[in-house]
Amino acid sequence: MRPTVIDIAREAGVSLATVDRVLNDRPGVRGKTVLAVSQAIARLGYVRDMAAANLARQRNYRTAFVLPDTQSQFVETLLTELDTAASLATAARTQIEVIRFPAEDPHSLAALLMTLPEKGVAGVALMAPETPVLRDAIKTLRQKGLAVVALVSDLPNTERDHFVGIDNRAAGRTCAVLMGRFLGQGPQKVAVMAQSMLLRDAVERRLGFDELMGREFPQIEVLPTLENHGSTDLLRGVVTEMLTQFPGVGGIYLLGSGHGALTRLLDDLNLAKRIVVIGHELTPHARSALDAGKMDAVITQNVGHLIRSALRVLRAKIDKTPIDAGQEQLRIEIVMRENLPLTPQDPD
Amino acid sequence: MRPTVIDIAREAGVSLATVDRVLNDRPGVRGKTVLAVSQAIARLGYVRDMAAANLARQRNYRTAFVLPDTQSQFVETLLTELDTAASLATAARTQIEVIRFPAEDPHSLAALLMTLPEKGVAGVALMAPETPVLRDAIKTLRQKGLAVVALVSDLPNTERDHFVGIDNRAAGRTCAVLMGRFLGQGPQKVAVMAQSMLLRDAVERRLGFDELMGREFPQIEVLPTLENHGSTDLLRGVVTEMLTQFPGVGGIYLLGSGHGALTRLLDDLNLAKRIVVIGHELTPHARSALDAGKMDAVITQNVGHLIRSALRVLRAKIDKTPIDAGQEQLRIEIVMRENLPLTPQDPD
DNA sequence: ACAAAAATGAGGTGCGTACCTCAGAAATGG
DNA sequence: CCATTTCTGAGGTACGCACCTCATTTTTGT
Repeated sequence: MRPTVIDIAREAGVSLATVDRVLNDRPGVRGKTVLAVSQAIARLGYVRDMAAANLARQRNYRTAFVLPDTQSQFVETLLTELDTAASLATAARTQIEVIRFPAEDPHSLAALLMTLPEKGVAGVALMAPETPVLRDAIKTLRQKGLAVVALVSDLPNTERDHFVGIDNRAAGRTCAVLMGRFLGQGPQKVAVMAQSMLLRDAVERRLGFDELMGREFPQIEVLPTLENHGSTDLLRGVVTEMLTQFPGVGGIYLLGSGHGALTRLLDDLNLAKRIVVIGHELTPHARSALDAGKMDAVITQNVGHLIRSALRVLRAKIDKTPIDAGQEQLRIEIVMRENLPLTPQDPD
Repeated sequence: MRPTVIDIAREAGVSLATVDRVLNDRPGVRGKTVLAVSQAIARLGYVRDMAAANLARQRNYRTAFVLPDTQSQFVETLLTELDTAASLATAARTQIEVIRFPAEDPHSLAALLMTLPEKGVAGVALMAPETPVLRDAIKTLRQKGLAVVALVSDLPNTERDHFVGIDNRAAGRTCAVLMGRFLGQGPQKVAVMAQSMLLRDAVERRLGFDELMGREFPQIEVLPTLENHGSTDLLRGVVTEMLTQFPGVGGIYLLGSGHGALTRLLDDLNLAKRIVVIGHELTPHARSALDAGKMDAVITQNVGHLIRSALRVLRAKIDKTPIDAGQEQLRIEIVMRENLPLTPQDPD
């Protein structure tokens, strides 16, 4: 049998109330007594039963996931996963609220965040670019006792508790190796495309990509980043222009979204098979492009794990419980057609 | 507030006892009444609080992880992860017992399994080759109400509840694409090495590898499998022989363990950089080989996730609760030097 | 219509913990 | 050494659910 608080009390020679005071750092216990209890805990190897504790605490973890209102397949995937997570989380007395904010408006984001404490939210997962107002908002939230984790894109200069996401610089390096090895020995040109270089994750990926390309594949020339600002027309324009200027381009590296539009264009130009295309995030478009051989590899993070990790971290921070670093480490996943994960279907 | 059993009773116009009977399928309730309760549950969106339920049930999930007593780094990794999982599992009232069995003796394995029910074990995770005695043993365990999951290597023709591991055939295909693309256009030879072809996972990997090689890279010739039976000397012998017979060999595919011995040999022969080496399982040896550029890629499964998944599945089966297929789907991970996961260290 | 059987209700106890109150004991300061 | 402050103990209630018993009602079959 696992020891309970009662065993601790007996072992330490104190009453239940005192054990309780020590366990929950309530005031009014002498240092000497605290020590006695701690030793009893250590001796018996007592581990607090969090299930029972939370039951008694009547705690319902109210969390908010704050995302930009961008129309991208990646955000859509996040939403889907959040949805399924929400229904499962109910059984673990966790509520998930999804909130969108105008992507270009840091002030309204900050204002929105400030309404969360009074709504009883205990933890926030946030995917947003770092701005001064946001920094202040996060500071205030933390002071009010909320747990704050950065999602997907880190907010390193803020007081966020944790970052849940992959190391984007390493992800960029990974793309570079694949690109380099897929292209072979000869001199080659590689184009890079992004939605916008304002997002930290895109910048970091590009840095990692360039770093490794320069070091390991000096014969490959990396062209400047083409930005498409989320517009299909703009994308077709800049890519077409690039292809006329550098008709021999051997590879395209896609920093952010745009898989669908790009592969469609390359298909129209009959270039899909010749050009090596590597991108990020396993969206439905990316899946079908991989499957059809129009993309060669996708570097991604498991969005389901991402969400679950964020939830676990939030709960841990709210509980002031240590987190299992190994479990929370998200892998940089390489997906090709051959290891494309099946759309999960219940095997039962 | 979340609805509780009391709300259901009120809504359905029955007593608490009846709700309880329905929820836990206890006998003695008319179909009509069951329906009324079910409808009330649906109407209020009731979700049973599993934490409270398990608390009341006094359930301590006693599980056993049964592994061969092989001295391999992969099994070592499993043991390490089991160890950390065990300490965390305590807080979730789950006990993990690790049991080793003589790798070559299916009868003693079966005998060992038969002792589990009387020890109060409720769920078993099993990594073992499929044999007739094992099939019978699993059948008996299931009849006695134990949950049984196959770990790493599936036991498809047994009555196991679930398989926790990757699709090894797809993993073999993935290795083949990488090998093919890394080797480039020209005609090449690839050697394949395994500890033994008696293990199902090795066989399936080889099948997947050959399948894709034949289809996509017909110019590459795949040599017959070299078996080393876990002996470093034997390995050095067969590899040296193979290299004298086919000095131009461009790649080596390692189906199972032996990373350390193989890379050391290639290093001695000054071939490590020229020959593309791809293998399975991210063991410490494989890590350092990747890091030193002596291996080019490793296809692996996240052992931590593997264990946690097995635990979740076991708990779900014991609880007779549905499992979240998405969460339990293990990815086939491709690891190169650039996305080598850091040894996890606590970021706090 | 009546006995037997089946279904339901009422109520209790316990799981391990949190949190509260109040009385009494121990330590402290002057 | 006494008054005051600080600790400690004893006990209760609650959380949401499982599981048990026994009395009572309703439904069967005949």
